[in-house]
Amino acid sequence: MPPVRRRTLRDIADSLDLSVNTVSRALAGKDSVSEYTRALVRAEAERIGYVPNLHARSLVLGSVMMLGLVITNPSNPFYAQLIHAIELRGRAKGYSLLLVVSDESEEYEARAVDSLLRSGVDGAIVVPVQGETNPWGQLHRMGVPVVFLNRDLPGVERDFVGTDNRLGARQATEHVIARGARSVVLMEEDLPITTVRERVAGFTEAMASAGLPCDERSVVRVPTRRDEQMALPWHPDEAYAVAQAILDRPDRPDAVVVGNDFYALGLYRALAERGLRVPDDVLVVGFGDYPFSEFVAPPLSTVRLPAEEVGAAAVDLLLERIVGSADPTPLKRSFAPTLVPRGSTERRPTS
Amino acid sequence: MPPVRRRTLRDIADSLDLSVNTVSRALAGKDSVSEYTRALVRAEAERIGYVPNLHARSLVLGSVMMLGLVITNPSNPFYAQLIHAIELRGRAKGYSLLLVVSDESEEYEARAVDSLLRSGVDGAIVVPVQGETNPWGQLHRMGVPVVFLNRDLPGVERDFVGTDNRLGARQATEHVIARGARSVVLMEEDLPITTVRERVAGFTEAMASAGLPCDERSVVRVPTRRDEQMALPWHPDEAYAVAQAILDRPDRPDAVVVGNDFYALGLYRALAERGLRVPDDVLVVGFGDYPFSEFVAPPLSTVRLPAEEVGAAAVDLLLERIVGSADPTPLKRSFAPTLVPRGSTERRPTS
DNA sequence: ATGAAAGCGCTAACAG
DNA sequence: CTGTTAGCGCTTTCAT
Repeated sequence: MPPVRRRTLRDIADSLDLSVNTVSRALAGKDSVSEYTRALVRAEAERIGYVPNLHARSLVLGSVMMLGLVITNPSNPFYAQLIHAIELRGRAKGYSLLLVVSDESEEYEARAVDSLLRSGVDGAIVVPVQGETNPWGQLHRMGVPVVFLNRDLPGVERDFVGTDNRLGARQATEHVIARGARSVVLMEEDLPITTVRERVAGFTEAMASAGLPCDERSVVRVPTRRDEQMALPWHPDEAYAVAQAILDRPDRPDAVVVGNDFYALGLYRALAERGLRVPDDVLVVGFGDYPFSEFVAPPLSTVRLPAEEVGAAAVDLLLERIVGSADPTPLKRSFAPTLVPRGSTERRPTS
Repeated sequence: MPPVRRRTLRDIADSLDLSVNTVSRALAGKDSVSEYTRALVRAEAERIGYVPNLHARSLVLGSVMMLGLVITNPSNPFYAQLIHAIELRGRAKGYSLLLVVSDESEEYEARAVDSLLRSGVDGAIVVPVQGETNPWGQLHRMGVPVVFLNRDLPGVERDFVGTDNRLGARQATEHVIARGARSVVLMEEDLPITTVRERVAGFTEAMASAGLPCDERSVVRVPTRRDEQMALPWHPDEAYAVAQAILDRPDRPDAVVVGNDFYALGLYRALAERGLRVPDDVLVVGFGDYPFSEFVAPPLSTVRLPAEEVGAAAVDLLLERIVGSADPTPLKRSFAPTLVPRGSTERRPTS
């Protein structure tokens, strides 16, 4: 059975003996079409299974009703949630989603720009790789609004929607300090990205406020493999190795804050191997509240990220830019995360 | 600074005093253009930052170089991996990805069809919701090839690429039996989908082959919340509740196979609360090999799914259909998963 | 080797 | 209210 040729306005017009134009207007819901004709057209369109051709429309209207979403890695649970939230909100507003994965690679990122440009998306939501280059200015210059997601590009005046990582890290750090920690270490990704920088700042602040020592040994970096097509953004393995080093220090910390929940898994293992107990010997706080975090043993206290809000806000802001009515001053929105205290920082009854 | 108007072939043609046509051919790499002219055109295109308009091209060519990907939930780690693999392979072949999230909802799924049709994707890779309706036949009828991903639609003659769930479940079950289990329970999703059915079949087979009893109490269903926009596909909470019931049976099983690794988390908790140890008292095998599975305590034995292969194969098959040269007989490809034995089924040295 | 003309499907502007 | 004309940017005949 040969595929049914795609129907066009022409088909409807012919069989109803109308002009293409009238059919177009009838379907578009414009007035200046008699209700009778409109009904006729609608019925016929329905009958033959007419589906409008977006490309033809976009050619004349200049809008495709399509947003670009550029993500570094969909296997990052937070990004998975963001994809979900953004697709949902975009669709609710009538927009489709063109997804591009940059894999933390600047090369792919540059191609992504090209890809978005060709397909003429109306706007783009982008988690920038934050390498040496910033290819996103080009998109913007071509009249395609760009909203940065989660990671901001410092010194770049552009719209941004993300999480207040600084606040999150501060909350986490203050939490363990309130639980009696005196020697706290922060385990962070070694990517040169704003999220990390902010968390380090938040950590440092909290330590300073509490009058606790905080030097270069207080922040340790877990090597992140960039430019490798890794299924997982950060591997607990790497965190495990780093955790071992920390725990074997003569001045072993009594609390560890980690930059993402995956790291906590590696840390847990290193702790278990040394017979160290959580939270009795070492308090642990994660970042991200990934789906598994509540169910590890002990349940991981962590900072929950407002994925729904961030995703929806990014879409909303982008759409405002697309409509173009609003003040063009770049907007920076950070949503507050929430500390979720669980067993890994729970004060046990001293029985 | 007003956005730069998008450049067209016309722009290049004008400034070089050529016809649009020649410019088109020069850029398209056709012969019948002098090398000199071609170089000139290329340089000018580069200079003014020309980017081809995909919509215009698609209008005449009928191809957009775009694939649709319809996923039920990106927060499912397996689907996240598939998105990654598919985007990668698609891009390598020059295709962009239009992502639609169906959220396990038949309504959204129906709209997805419409969305894909409008945007005129060249083909679609689809995880079907498998409800009462099958809207995908329509796409196919309109000449848009569809490849089902992960879940097959029984009785529907269409291309399919996925995992051999039956084999996976058999491997998992045989594994615990080989480790001495005599009373095995399978915890499964309660969705009426082929993946679940296959796993139940594999489980049943393995039990039968070993001469072990397998009745309706051997397979328990974990309620799945459909039609709710849940960040997580299956919540360990639900599994936890079900696990409690199983473990409190007078004839408590000595091994549990779960349909996905998230369930194992809930099961672990129920076990821990009862003072039951893994693997000593109960063996546990998961399904999916999610990123956390290696790092829970004890490390979870699980069935690793070949996401890269499945994703790539789905793209390849779809592209074959798009080119349309191949035999149109529906192809069903299932890739073998791999059992990854870990601590949760490890025979401890009897010291 | 290059140009002119036609048309992909649709919408906007202008007539009637 | 409806039809005609024109054009979005590109590619494919068909000429030259």
